[in-house]
Amino acid sequence: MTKPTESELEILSILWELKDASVRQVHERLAETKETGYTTTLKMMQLMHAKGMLLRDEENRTHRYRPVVQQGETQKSLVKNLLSIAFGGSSTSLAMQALGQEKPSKEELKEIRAFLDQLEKENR
Amino acid sequence: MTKPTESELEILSILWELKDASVRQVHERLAETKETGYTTTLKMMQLMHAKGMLLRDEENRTHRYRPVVQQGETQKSLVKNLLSIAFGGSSTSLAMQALGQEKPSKEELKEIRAFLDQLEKENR
DNA sequence: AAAATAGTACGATTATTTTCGTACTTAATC
DNA sequence: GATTAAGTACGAAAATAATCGTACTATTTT
Repeated sequence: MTKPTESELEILSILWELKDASVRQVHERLAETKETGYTTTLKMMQLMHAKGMLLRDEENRTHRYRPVVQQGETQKSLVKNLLSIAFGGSSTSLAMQALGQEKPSKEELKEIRAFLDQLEKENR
Repeated sequence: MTKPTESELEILSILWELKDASVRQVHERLAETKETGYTTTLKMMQLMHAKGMLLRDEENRTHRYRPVVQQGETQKSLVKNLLSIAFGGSSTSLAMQALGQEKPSKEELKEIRAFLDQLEKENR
């Protein structure tokens, strides 16, 4: 799948959360943080549909859209891209950069440590 | 500083590595992975210079360029952006996504664990 | 049933990014 | 010293992304 643009990602994020939504719903969420017209959101979503990024249920007059690719897959390819393009492939420095930015809670720390243990185990 | 585009990042990456380079040098590196003309690279770098992203030493006929922003700063803002736009702000999941992608070595694991300890310490 | 409201479709415009040809200049080579 | 090679400058085209107005249609409200 082709890499989503910044604006497309904003829409995808909302859809991942809502699972499935109308243009109106997406637009209202978008408009909370961004100055934008309804038809712009509409066109955007139509385009994404035409590109095969969104599925569309046309059953009712108010169409409902949902993402074709799941969040995890997209995250994976975005990270892969960022890794190679800005971190010289070093996942360690990317991870630390991220963690330093938004400090994990105690529970999350635990989760990450468990994840590391897992990696280490696999590694032999 | 304004967010670099994808192509600008490719050039920045090369310059971060080489510290300082001519258009020719950058172009040759670029051409290894990408089909692109010399004047395209040239124009790109001229534009980046005009935008204030690159410094230029015009002492000699063959100009030498170097980045204004250091890699760390750019990484920071890219991660910040990615975090909010695709990971709902969860640095933990971004970190795990990255580490799962490119498995860290034993030394790196150690480094990350130390980093986590440090975070935890600060956190009380 | 008329008017207002809430939708979709889509062409056209604007903005941004990327690419490249051409002109010109300086240095190296024959 | 003439030709070739290696540079820079830059306008303009092509490609891509984002925005929005207008036309049209279906549904609700009055």
